[in-house]
Amino acid sequence: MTRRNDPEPDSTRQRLLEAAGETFADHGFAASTIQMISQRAGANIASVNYYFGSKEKLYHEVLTFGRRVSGEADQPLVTAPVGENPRVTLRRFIRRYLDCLLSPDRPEWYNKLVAREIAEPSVALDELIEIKIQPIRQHLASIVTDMHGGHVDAKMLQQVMESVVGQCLFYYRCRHVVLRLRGLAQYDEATIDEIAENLSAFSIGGITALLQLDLPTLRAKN
Amino acid sequence: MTRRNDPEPDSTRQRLLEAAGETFADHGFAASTIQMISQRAGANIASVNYYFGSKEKLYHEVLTFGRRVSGEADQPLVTAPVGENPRVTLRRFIRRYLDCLLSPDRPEWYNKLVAREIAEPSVALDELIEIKIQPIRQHLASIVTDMHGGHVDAKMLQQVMESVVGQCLFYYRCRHVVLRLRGLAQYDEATIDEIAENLSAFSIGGITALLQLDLPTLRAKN
DNA sequence: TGACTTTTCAAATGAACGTTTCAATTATGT
DNA sequence: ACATAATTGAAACGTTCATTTGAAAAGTCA
Repeated sequence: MTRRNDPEPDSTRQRLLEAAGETFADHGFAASTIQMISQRAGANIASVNYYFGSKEKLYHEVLTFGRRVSGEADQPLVTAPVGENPRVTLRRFIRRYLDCLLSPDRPEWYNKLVAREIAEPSVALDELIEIKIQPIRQHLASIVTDMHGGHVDAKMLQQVMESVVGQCLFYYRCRHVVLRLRGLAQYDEATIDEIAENLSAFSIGGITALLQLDLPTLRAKN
Repeated sequence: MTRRNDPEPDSTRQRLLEAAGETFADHGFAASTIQMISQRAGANIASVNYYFGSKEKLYHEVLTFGRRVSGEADQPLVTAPVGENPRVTLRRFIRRYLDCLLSPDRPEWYNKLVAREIAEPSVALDELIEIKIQPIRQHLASIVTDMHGGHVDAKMLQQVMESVVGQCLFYYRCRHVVLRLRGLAQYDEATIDEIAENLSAFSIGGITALLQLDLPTLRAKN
């Protein structure tokens, strides 16, 4: 209780949270052992249960910890200068999101953990959606609405979110295949740039096509 | 050895392969227990090791078995009438691929297993790429080449494959989030239809945009 | 039917892991 | 310095799981 409000930067508890975040992000909950985590944190194997009570409770704390830490870091992901060209905003969002997921040097374990949870939810999914997906959906929605210059059907917005996020996540979740096919050992800045560029072009084209589809089709139906 | 060349349809060995395929597809290798598999197959817990030697060897046999069985089933996925409008071909490919991945009634465990392997490879990745990814890549490549009416840069083709497959896989891998956001308990035919429709429109728009980007940009650089 | 092989079954084995325990050590407050 | 609380450490415990074992049952062939 004392430590909770007094987060000394290098306490065992803190090191465990960091180590657990990275380990869970890399291997998932089940495949991560307490031994791996405590070893990575330079702590005793019993420390996890001493500080958190159980592996599962540690996982929960890691999620809230990551959310808190990444909460501020996420702001640039979903913010844009007012009046900016929505295509540029989309491009930047994609670039930043890919960066979070693919950059090998930055220890972005929280986004990776969320990507894992989205694929195979193990804890409160609704909360995670609220925290991580909805902001992205809102952001993309405003971009699309901007591009269209008016109200856009909600299903269209949902589709755009799914397509854009789906593409981005693919490069993370399926990175081994992508890297193999591209003949790379790991992502480098140039490759991420190139992917972001192409993915943006593809998505802008896709959104444009959807918006064109939107009006005549729906009007005709009603 | 005798049984290998003589695949009696309802032998214990065969039931184990089926049950293991479904179980591995549903829960992944590590989370699937031999107990679950043998129970599902209506066999004794020792039968896996009797017939296959180990859980890992069973997994390998399941992959080859699934490849063989699905090999024929995959033909329609990557074939099209000659001279067909490439947009129609793309649309059908997407519809069929989504069907394999999302349809709740059809027991399409092999595609799901491959989707799992692509995300988190546990065995020979190259072979899997050769078997499942390359055909799709070839198919999409010929569609794009058709749409463009001539040779298309290889990186462009790679990008298209990644975007299209990425989107499709998203609806499978992240189905819990998608279903939650769409307020559904599980995918139904109408929803799969709608997704396929939108995803096709989005992808055709994306491909068109990429192709427009292709020529001027690359010409300018060289 | 009777020897022989193949298959099934329940129980045993051993390894990996989360968790508990308790003594040793370190920090804290007086 | 002392007492008390917090933390660390190593070993032990209980569970889950893959795998092994050996005996029972079923099948095969003369």
